[in-house]
Amino acid sequence: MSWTDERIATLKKMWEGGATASQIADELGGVSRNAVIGKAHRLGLKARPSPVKANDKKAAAKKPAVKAAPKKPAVKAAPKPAEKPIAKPAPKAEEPRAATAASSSVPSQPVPNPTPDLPKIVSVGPGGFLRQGPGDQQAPIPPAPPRRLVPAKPSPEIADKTSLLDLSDKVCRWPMGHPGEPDFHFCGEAVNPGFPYCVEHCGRAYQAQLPRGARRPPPPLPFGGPRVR
DNA sequence: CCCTGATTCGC
DNA sequence: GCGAATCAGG
Repeated sequence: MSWTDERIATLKKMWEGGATASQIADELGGVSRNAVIGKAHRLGLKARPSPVKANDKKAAAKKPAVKAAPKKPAVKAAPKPAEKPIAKPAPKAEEPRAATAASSSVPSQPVPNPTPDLPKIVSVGPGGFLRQGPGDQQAPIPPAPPRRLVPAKPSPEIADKTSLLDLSDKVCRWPMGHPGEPDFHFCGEAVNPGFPYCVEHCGRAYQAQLPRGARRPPPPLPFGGPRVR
């Protein structure tokens, strides 16, 4: 899989939007998390809260980072000394990551987010939809500035809609609305077997070639067209 | 263990 | 330029 302009655009958008490398890799398909990170660096858009880099200690004379690579025939020398045993307390990990929310509470606006500086969660669709048509440079899709930060948990409005995280091989990936909008989601219907869309949207995505002169107006392809995996 | 991003380095 | 292997922190 090569890095096309579209894929790079998707990478940038998601990376800058705070999506993790894994999410991006999964979304793009055909690439690994490492590939995404590597590409991001080559694009010059690194810098994001990294667990490792958060460290600010200045270890003056640090030993050369040697790796005792057991699998690589590297020419490295100076084996790494033995590790020191460390006691690890019971880890407490608990963070809902999937977008499942069936909350029974009324769809009222919960408490306003007191910390609006949370990482925004971006909605980037299949194929990377920065393009509206083959020719025209993305005329920035409608003014969707008045958008609120999407909370970490799905908001009530989209609780029952197919979000980016709900995409699978079995649901229709046809985008509904525009990315960035609070209610942006995906069709979510059962797919037409063998296609990324449901029957209805397959009809929109794939149209028979009509004889010359009898062409219909441009078919409304989704952003960038169907993904090819 | 899992996750994360950063870095290295052979290709 | 690419990305697997590796490192290293949470």
